[in-house]
Amino acid sequence: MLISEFARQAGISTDTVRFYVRKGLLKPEQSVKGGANPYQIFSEDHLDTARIIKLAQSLGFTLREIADLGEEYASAGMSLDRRLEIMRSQCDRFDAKAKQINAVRQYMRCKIAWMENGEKGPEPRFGNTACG
Amino acid sequence: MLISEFARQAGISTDTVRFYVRKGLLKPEQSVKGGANPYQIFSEDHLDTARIIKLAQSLGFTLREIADLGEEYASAGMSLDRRLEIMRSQCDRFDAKAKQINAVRQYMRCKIAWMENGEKGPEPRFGNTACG
DNA sequence: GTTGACCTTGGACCTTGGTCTAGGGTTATA
DNA sequence: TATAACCCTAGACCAAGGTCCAAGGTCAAC
Repeated sequence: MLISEFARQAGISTDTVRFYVRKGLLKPEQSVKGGANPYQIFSEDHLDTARIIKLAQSLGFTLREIADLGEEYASAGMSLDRRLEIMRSQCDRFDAKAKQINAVRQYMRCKIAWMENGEKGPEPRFGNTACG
Repeated sequence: MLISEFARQAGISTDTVRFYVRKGLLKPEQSVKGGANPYQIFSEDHLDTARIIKLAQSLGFTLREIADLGEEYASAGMSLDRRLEIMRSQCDRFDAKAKQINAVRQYMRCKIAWMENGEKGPEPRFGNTACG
């Protein structure tokens, strides 16, 4: 599909799509159409990538990190083992993120319980992970 | 404590602390010292706030969102019920974030399994949450 | 062959989240 | 009472992540 259709389906602007292409986050095919400035062709795979970019971004990864992470997509010539290694280390980063967020959630649940209980005793602090 | 000590303990620069104060994320007390430009006094509570700001930020919340979320800290005059309500809605936002990240983790684990299995069958897509 | 809807590049501009510098006041210690 | 080591404000500057034209090429349909 062409850029505007892709942008529509991905829920981002064509400007942003071009920005991502410049940054190496998306690597569209080149169409034979368009003469000296060939049109860019996007696929379902690219839509998948766009979804992950949006999510990773909303989780606080920078575009630079996402692009590095997206090496996966530039991995056509890599061995399966190498690609697996990359995927596993990416996975680790998301796991670390999950740990962070769960720490915050635990703290908040803990604080809510303290409030529900009439704010008796010391206010839970984020420092103490063990607040139950 | 004064700003430089606070900044040191919080692991951020004094410039950033002042920036956060301007943005309403931190609300230090005013010292009697300092004449026309009174010194700012920070407490353990503020350190706790700083820790949460850093974490929330690393999870992709904007400072604006964190400040709104931090209404809690400006809640001295609010009823317990109102504060509980705010805390619960904050908690919901973190829960939503946790769901997002778990979706990504599931996708990645799924993809790794597919690769470990020799990339047989269709490549898992992020769209399909059910990929086991 | 012209009209409208696309596409391209290039560069200016905006917001967010800081960082840095200048200029000046305050405090503690000697 | 002078000096170092703080504190304050105000404003310029920076990088990231976009956003918004302008100028021009292409395509499909009439």
